[in-house]
Amino acid sequence: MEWTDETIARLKELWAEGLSTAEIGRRLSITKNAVVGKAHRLSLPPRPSPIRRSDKSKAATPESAVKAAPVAAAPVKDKAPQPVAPAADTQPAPVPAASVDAPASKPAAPQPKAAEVKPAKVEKAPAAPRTPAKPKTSLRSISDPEPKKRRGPSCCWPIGDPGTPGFHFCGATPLPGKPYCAEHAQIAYVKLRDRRDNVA
DNA sequence: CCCTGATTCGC
DNA sequence: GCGAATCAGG
Repeated sequence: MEWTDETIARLKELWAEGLSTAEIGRRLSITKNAVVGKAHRLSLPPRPSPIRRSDKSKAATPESAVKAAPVAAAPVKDKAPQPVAPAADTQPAPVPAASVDAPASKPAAPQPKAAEVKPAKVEKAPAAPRTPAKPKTSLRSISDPEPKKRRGPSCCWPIGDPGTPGFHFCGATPLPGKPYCAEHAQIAYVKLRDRRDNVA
């Protein structure tokens, strides 16, 4: 693995984002071992490790034992409060369709870097990571049992490239019964009559 | 078994 | 310096 400033920066970013080592590895197309190893060498802030290898460097040192004193020796309850974000896994989903409900609020993912096309491990990793994700989508947009404060339907015509900072949806008021505004509906629904000379 | 991160150690 | 192997907990 060639650890360029680029890749190192990316590693740091993802690491700071709280992604698992394996996830980072998948994104960088390297193994989690590489990630962990590098992270260590970079002295990146360790994450709540599920294990703690037998702690050497303890027990001995009579000095500390003396200092510790058998009286009210504060137990080393190292319970470092780790508010690690439960972000866990962010899907590489290119187009967040859910944005239809939330127009122009959060157009882009927190990735201020250039768009990256991650080939991933196609041979073993399909588009979706192992997490079942949340099947709590859809079904609301049709019925919408709670029309309160509804920001109204918005044109979901994509502007820009998904995944890039500037990406967003049109957001204009769509035509009745259409997902797009008048402007983009024209483009979206090509009239058959006009298409004859438009399409080769 | 799957996952996780940490450490070890040959390269 | 690197990362696979290994360890170890959930």
